Amino acid sequence: MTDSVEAPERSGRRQDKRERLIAAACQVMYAQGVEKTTLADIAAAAGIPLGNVYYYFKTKNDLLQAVIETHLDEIGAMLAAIEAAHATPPERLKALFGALAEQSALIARQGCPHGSLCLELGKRADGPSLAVELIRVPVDWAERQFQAMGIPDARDLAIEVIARYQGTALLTSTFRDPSLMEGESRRVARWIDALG
Amino acid sequence: MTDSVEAPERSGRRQDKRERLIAAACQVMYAQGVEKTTLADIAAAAGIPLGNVYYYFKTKNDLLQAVIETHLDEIGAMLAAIEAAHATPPERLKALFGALAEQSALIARQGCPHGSLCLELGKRADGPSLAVELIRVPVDWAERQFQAMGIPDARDLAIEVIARYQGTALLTSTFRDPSLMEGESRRVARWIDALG
DNA sequence: GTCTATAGCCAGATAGAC
DNA sequence: GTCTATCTGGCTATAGAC
Repeated sequence: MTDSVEAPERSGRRQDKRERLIAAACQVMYAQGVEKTTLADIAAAAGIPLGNVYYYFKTKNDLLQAVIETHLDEIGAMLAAIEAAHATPPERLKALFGALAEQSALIARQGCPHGSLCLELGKRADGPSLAVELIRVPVDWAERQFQAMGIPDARDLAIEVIARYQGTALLTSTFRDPSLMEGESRRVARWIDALG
Repeated sequence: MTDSVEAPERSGRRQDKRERLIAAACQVMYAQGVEKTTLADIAAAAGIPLGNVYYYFKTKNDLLQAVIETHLDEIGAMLAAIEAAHATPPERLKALFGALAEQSALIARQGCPHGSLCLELGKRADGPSLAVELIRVPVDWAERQFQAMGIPDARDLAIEVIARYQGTALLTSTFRDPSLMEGESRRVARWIDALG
């Protein structure tokens, strides 16, 4: 929108197809798992012929990298929105868990998208991947909040709060029961209140 | 050993090959993930020719079911051993987490085998699978321990203790850091002591 | 830039000799 | 019961017309 005035439609369209491919890849890989998802699945979901995928991404792995980066961008945006909407660290921490718990219906069906990716990519020979950041970024953010509260073992608490989210997400999807996520959100809120 | 005296070697060998196949499938599927593991991988790990696999299991999915049942048997054996070794519910709960934390090195490399299976199989179209039991059995067991302690919301605490294990396992494998698992074990032990 | 057709490979599963 | 050879299909990736 703030780009060059020249050919906004053509460049816009080109970006559009690329974005559609990434969005479709996010959805389908999340729903089916990375290994089980074929490029034909993604192309079909994006409404793009299979062969054309390779104009935008040289390999399936390149597309996967773009998917991870998109997730990272979304996490960054969510944390920024929470900081803008809530002034104090305890409120921010509760807001983080609340925002995640709001997706309880989705989590019950498909699990946490970031946890799924980390577990699946952790089993690859590729070695450590960008996916680690999907967990590290929220942990670091939570650590800064606990530090701001003057809590000494802020890192441990940050690990614990994200682990409780990831573990509850796994049980929520295993049992297909969204209420687990919501119950844990209230429980974590009380825990944080008790710390302050 | 307590079977018929007739042909103990032949029947023993037959069972042996089947057991070797299942054991190899457990290891390889845990290390690589179910989808990425081929029957050729498993056959090679068991030292058995590919075509012979189909004498023991009609399909890859049949072999997967046997793998899940093996994990369930191991869980049952572990819980029984804990009950035999520890008399009181708090000790038993701490022993459960301790036993899981003892595998921190393995978890750091490959995650929790049961959580991995549930997350991967939860994404299948097959519908709810036996894998759910891998989580339900320990949750039910923990619930009975909390009930025996006279705690009113025993189910919630059981969910929480297993979720904390699963979440910590996911972070432990993501960060490749066994100390996370060990730290959480101590933390959970203090939490349980505070409940009694 | 876009799309069709297909190469090349590897998976699950089977046939049938031994 | 055991194993080799192979069928069939689906996947990633490419070639090349438009």
